[in-house]
Amino acid sequence: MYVTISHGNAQPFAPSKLAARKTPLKTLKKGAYLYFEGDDVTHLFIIETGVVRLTRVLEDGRRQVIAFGYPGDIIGFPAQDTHHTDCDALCDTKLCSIPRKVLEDSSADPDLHSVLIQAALQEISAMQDHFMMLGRKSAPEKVASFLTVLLERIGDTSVEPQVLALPMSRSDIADFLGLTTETVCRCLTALRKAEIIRIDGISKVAVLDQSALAQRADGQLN
Amino acid sequence: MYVTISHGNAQPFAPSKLAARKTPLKTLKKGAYLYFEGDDVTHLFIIETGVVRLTRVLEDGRRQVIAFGYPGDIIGFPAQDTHHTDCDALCDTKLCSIPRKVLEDSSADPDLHSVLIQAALQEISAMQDHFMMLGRKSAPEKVASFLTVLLERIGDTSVEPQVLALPMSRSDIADFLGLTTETVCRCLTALRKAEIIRIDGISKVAVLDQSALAQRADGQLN
DNA sequence: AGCAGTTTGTAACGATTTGTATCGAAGCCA
DNA sequence: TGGCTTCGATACAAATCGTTACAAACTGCT
Repeated sequence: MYVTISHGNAQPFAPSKLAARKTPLKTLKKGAYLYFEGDDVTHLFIIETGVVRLTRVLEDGRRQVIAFGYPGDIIGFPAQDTHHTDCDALCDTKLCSIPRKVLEDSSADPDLHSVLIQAALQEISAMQDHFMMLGRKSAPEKVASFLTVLLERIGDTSVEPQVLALPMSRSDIADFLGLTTETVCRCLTALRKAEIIRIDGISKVAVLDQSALAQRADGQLN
Repeated sequence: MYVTISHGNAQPFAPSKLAARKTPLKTLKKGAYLYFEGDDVTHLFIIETGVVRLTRVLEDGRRQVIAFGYPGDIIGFPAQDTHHTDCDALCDTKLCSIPRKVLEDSSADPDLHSVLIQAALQEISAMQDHFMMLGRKSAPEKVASFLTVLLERIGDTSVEPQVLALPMSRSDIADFLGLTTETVCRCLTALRKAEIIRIDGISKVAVLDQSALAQRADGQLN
């Protein structure tokens, strides 16, 4: 749900649990839109595989990436009857559809209903974290935080060093963090020169020193 | 609910509706804390009168005001078992307590349950708006947005010019918008010199030109 | 493989925002 | 009332971040 990547809400919605409900599976090609701002909300979606991007745009073109949706995340929570963000896929993505009424009427499917509620609450909490990031952290801290959060969320702890795939562009990261692409680049370069990360091609980052990264995320250094 | 002032969720929870349920009423003196970060979440609260402040603090002291809670707002939504913000009163405040289980178990009080869900969803939507503000708006735009939103939320349309009470300090506003107190002062002064607002003492602002204010909030003017 | 278009990286410059210092006004307590 | 403390306003210096410009790398296409 307009999930900031900060705290995915993956745990409670194991794919198996949903599969057991035979929820219809939907496929989204890279670059395809799931919905636009203003579209009616008929379904919520659970990401099964892939990554989506939730964005909002100002009249003058300024853009804010609200969240990246990773597997397990629930997106499309309605406040009124229409979506308030655009949603498109950063890579090929599969998702389950859940009729909206499950969220608002608990009688149909109480278990799924409470799972959705819990996801919405998680979402609120994650967004609060993101407030602190947007409002009070410096550019280097934001970039370090971003990588840290991504690592917690999708890092593969079985390999060393941990390698992160970055399916989003630099400008997506910039619009997520409230920076420009150049600043994102500079901060990544600084982390590379400090030998905290290694940049493996354009969409892959290896985290060499996880604790140093975490320190910079909280401003304990520099 | 950690309500950004952007879109209060007042409408659905008319005080009368709650009064009819004989929810216990709680009183909070100015400056008193309702809860702290880390406290167990046992209840949600609906603001009846007054204004509260939800804050979060970094180890090094940097502070982010997550939201101001105005009458009709619901605060205290739990993500895990503990609160993730501090909450204190900016002026004497009255609020209704709602046991937490009403949110998570729909069987006890289905109507109130769905009201809470709706509030949580509104909250998510309001926070998304705030993302755009924190991430992409300039300091003058932020201050103009703040006043505009406050005007929509609590403005008294029956009088002209509209007078806003500001129960929060300049540094509260700064920490809400991701600015410093100095910048907030400077932006307010600029609005005053442009004769868009009049500053009536320290905690009262008269909005002289609402449409000019709205324009500056969206960056259509300086 | 080669070309064109897009995205990313780097650097220099400049604007906005912040920090520091100072002063004044308002609230508080004896 | 007087002195103390807190908060807000203003000015100037400093730093961060954004803008511009251009080169390099990558992608998709033929």
